[in-house]
Amino acid sequence: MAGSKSLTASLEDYLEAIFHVAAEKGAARAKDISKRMKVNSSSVTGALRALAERGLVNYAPYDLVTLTPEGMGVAEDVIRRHEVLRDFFVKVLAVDEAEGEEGACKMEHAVSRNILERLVQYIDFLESCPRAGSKWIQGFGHYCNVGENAEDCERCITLCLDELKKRRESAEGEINVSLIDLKPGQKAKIVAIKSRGSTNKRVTDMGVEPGAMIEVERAALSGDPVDVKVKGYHLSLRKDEALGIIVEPQ
Amino acid sequence: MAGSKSLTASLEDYLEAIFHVAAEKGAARAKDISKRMKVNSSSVTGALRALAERGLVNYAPYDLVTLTPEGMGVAEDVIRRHEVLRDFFVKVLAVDEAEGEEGACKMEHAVSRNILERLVQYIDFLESCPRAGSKWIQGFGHYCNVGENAEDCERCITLCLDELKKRRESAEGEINVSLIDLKPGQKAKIVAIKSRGSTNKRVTDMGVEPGAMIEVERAALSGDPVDVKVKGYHLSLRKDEALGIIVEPQ
DNA sequence: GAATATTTTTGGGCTATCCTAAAATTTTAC
DNA sequence: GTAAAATTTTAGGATAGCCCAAAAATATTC
Repeated sequence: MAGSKSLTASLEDYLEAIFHVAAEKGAARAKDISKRMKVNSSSVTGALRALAERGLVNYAPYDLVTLTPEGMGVAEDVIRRHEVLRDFFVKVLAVDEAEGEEGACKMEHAVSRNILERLVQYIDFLESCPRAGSKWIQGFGHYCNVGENAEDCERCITLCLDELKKRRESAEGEINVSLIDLKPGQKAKIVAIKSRGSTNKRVTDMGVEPGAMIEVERAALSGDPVDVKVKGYHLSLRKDEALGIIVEPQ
Repeated sequence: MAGSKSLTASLEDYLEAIFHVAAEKGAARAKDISKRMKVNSSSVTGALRALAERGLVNYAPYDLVTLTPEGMGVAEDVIRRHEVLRDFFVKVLAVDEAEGEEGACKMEHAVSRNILERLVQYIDFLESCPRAGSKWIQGFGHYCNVGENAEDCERCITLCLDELKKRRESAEGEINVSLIDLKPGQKAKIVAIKSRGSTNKRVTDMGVEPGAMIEVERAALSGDPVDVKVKGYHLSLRKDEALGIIVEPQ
């Protein structure tokens, strides 16, 4: 079988590099890959052969490299692991960008499915639980540098309570909106999905379901497509799909 | 140089195994190591030679294996990485023991110094910040399984505020005590270290300093020695050292 | 103390990764 | 349209890690 052998860490790195090079330059040449990965180009040839054997890349000598649909799937999976780890390091552990990136590179090959899913859930929980929230996360950054809690604990918790009340009040006023009304960078909690049949299935298959956090990354002026991130996955939604997703902005 | 070459992941595993086998059985034979690691004993021979070359184990053919002081240091470092990761997975991410153990095994070789320190700080912060605390952490476990926050958010925060008040009141009553008064399993925040000169230095060198969280693991009836965990390190303190460490029980 | 059992080492093989250097091919420049 | 430059591939060598089978060393048993 073509795809039966499991991937080594280095082959995953190659796949990731091919994805990124192809995304940037349109097509991947061996030289770009070797430059990006800082290896000799003969190593790239060897890796490409191994990936082609597994059915993950289209490769012919002296030709450009592309990912097969299977290879694209695996690459996306590796990249998701990378991004989830990096987000966790940077957003939660308050590690700086470069360090987070580097750490994610090394750990993406070692993290298990279950732990990754838990990390995603943890980040979502942190962002949606009023007792934590972004203010509290920032507090950890301060704690790291100074070794003491940022401000008076009582005041901190009181503020937290106030914010909850505010949130409650606006919730009573039914401010649930469609995903299409969010601006890039905004986060929200999915409340319901109002769409029929196949669209509904397509959307929920990708992890978009009530309770999950969703973040808008980019949106065309026309509102089609909308790029979002849910559970660490990047998705591109059509306007009609986005319209049916009812959210509660955070 | 003996110790100049860096260690591969598998050599770290061998070092870890040697440490544990030696701790359990008093001495490490090649067979015990191969059994524990589920590898062929000829692989063990090869690994032992590599470790001896780096000055990390005392090894002579057909003889028992012991760690050199250097090797002991490296083994303890690897084990700390393992334990910090496992604690994080189990305590914070609410992953079950087995999964946490397995995940730590794989990731201990990939985690960087800085990220590890941040994880330690994060766990400490979680345990010492009133806005988080153990109740809140349990809340995440519930969120994972049910997808919804455990209880009414307002009530949760109010309880949190109450607990803080209680903590404040008892703090006014000056309940700071010596480390020696804690029972095994208890956690506390270090408030001050009252000891002179060399003892003070020995203790602070090991990471025991005001602001850090400390946990008592075991204590002899006589109170000497006291085994504690600080910043992911296991330490054994003499009675006079423990006496001088003033803590605030959590 | 000799025969047997166990443990450890040696020797040979396999895979994966990387490198350098040389050959093959494609691209570019005139 | 061909020669030079750049790129890619092949070939050969190195290291690391793992395995197995068989030999060597050590322990155990009678």
